[in-house]
Amino acid sequence: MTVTEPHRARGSRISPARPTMDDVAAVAGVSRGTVSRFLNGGHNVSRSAREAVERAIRKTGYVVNQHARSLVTQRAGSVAFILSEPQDRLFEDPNFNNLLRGCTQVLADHDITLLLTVAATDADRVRIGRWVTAGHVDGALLISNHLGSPLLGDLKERGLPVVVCGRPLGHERDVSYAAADDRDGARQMVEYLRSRGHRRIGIVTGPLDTSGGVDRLDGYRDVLGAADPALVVSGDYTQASGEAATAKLLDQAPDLDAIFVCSDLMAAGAVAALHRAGRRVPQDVAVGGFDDSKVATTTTPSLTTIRQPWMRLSAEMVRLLLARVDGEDPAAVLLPTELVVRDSA
Amino acid sequence: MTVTEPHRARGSRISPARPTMDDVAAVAGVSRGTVSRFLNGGHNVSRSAREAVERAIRKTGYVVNQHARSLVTQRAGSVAFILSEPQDRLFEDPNFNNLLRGCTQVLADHDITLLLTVAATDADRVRIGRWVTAGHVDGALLISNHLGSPLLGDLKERGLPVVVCGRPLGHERDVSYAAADDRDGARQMVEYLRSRGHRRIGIVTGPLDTSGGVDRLDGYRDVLGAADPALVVSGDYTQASGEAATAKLLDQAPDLDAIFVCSDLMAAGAVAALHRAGRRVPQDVAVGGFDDSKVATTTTPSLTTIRQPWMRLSAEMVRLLLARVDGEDPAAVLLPTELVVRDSA
DNA sequence: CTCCGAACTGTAAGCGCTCACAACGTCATC
DNA sequence: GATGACGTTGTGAGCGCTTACAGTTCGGAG
Repeated sequence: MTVTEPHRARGSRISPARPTMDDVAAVAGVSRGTVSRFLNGGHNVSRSAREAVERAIRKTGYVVNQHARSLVTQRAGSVAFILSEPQDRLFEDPNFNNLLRGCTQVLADHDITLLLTVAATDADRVRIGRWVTAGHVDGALLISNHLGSPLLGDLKERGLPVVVCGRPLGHERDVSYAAADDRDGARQMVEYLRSRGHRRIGIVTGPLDTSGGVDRLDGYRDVLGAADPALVVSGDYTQASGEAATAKLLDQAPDLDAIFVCSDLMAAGAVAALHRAGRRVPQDVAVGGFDDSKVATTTTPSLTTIRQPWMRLSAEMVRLLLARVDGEDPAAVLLPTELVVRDSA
Repeated sequence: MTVTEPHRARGSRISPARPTMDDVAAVAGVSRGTVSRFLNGGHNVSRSAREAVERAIRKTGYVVNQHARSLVTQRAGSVAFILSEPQDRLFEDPNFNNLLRGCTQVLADHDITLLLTVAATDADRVRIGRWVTAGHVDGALLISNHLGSPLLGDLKERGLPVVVCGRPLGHERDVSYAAADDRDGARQMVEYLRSRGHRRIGIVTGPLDTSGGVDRLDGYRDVLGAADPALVVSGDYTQASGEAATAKLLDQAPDLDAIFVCSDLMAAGAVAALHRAGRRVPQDVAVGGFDDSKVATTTTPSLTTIRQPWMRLSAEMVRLLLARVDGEDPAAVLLPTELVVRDSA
């Protein structure tokens, strides 16, 4: 066990007292108030003052102290993006990526920074709950909320503006949320499978403690009624679980001719499992996915799936959150989903 | 395009003025100072006062205002974990995951929150630079620093404590960093391949603007000298790039009998490319990976690779960062790597 | 009974900023 | 020349907290 220390430079101690607004004001030859006005839009600041302040800021290397500002404005200028998932799922599931990208972008337009925190364990959730309510952020985007997770209740109770992605089971009435119309998407897919002549249609659901899990199953049942229970198996959105669930399905109902798999990642696993079992896709068994993520196009055959409007979902979440921050009442938005036909069904 | 609004509850406007320390003090019948002392360790607080304050806090639902606290302590209680990568890589590469998990955990022991920010674009980098230096965090962990990226220089210049993961090319002397001994790891792998009788050993390097990229190539050259340039191809750590690079390698040097692929993910791509080209692994071409990530065990055949000490790396990064925050000089740590023999070589 | 130190508690001075307010020209208007 | 309006500026009062510092109390030693 060698730990070497290549260097230990002679060193510049940290920041020799960082400049404040008073320093800038002194250098510019104006008052603190003028500097502040300049920083906050520059209204009612004369041209000469403005230029002097600009020079002074450059000269001193001044950066606003956000704590001092937040203390008086009562605004943090950032929101939390809370991923309440075991960490490996975060890194496997491309949907988080889409959402993250979208929200970052939309928030940036408002000059608000997004802070991603991963709440993988219960201890994490407690720490994050405390951190978030200590005023660090103006609000929180809760991604992937599971039934029974105490985080949502905690945050809501403390009065923190929250927007949930997906229907927040048990909190539909008092928490803002944006969701894709999972139920309708599922209906579209199952109806499409039926229209192609399939009659024994299995389903690999998502986790049934999330709205995506239950709503897609409901959509399936809307079309098929309370189908043969042997045709229903649950997964957790990972590829491995899709593979395992499909194997189980084949075992319970060897005569099935189509499977609606509630995420593309699981569908990729399903295709692998079917392949292994010697069933051709789509000739022997058709496969329908959900999400229209990248994997839908890279899988062989490419996946017929349901497109989720990630970008609009992100935009709506941010809009709803900022509305809540401004004191508006909770509201909900449901966005349409769309069937995308490819080769697997 | 239907956007429906399922509900718009009558509602509770935001927090009716959240309680301050004075409120707690009043309820508890003590002074603000006592409440503060209680909150900060509870030294010199009598048992009765402590209990009264505890009750008052529970009753009022008081949560400390972090901005006010930070304003006086000059500490934010959080550090940034800056991923300076296009976002898709973030979600593909399991190494980030390991590092994130490790750092979160170690920081949690110090009751410090980790804030993940993704700096995918140059605009992001500017915004994050500003945000980070505005006092939001006490320091930053810079992951995956590329040569020529201005972020590191920016942060350093502003006096923000920074620790880089991997050798910060061009800043080795004045910035703290923790790195695995990439060069030695590469040497171990190439020597192992030679010891197994391989003589035409190709290499798929990482990006050559990162220390991991150049150091592993240097290690390869330490053993083999300035080898045939046809045996050297670069990738970007993604699976797809490993596949492409290997195809190119096979084209340039069809007689090679081993490939050192500088990440497991790329190695998985290499195995696929070899398979497609009709070469057996390891009988026709041996493959060595790097990282010992999960994919090393799931690939068929499982990958002989170099283990990186992620947990220790995380711990050292955090230690170095906290040291810098405390005003210590920059320092560097180099951690040993280890050969893990499996089936691919 | 006095005195001293230890344990505890209250007080007040900020941390760096924003924002209402008052004060100041300066100009056009009466 | 007095008046008011307006653009510009400085001033000061906090935002909610920490932390010296200065009491205060109380027990035990002298």
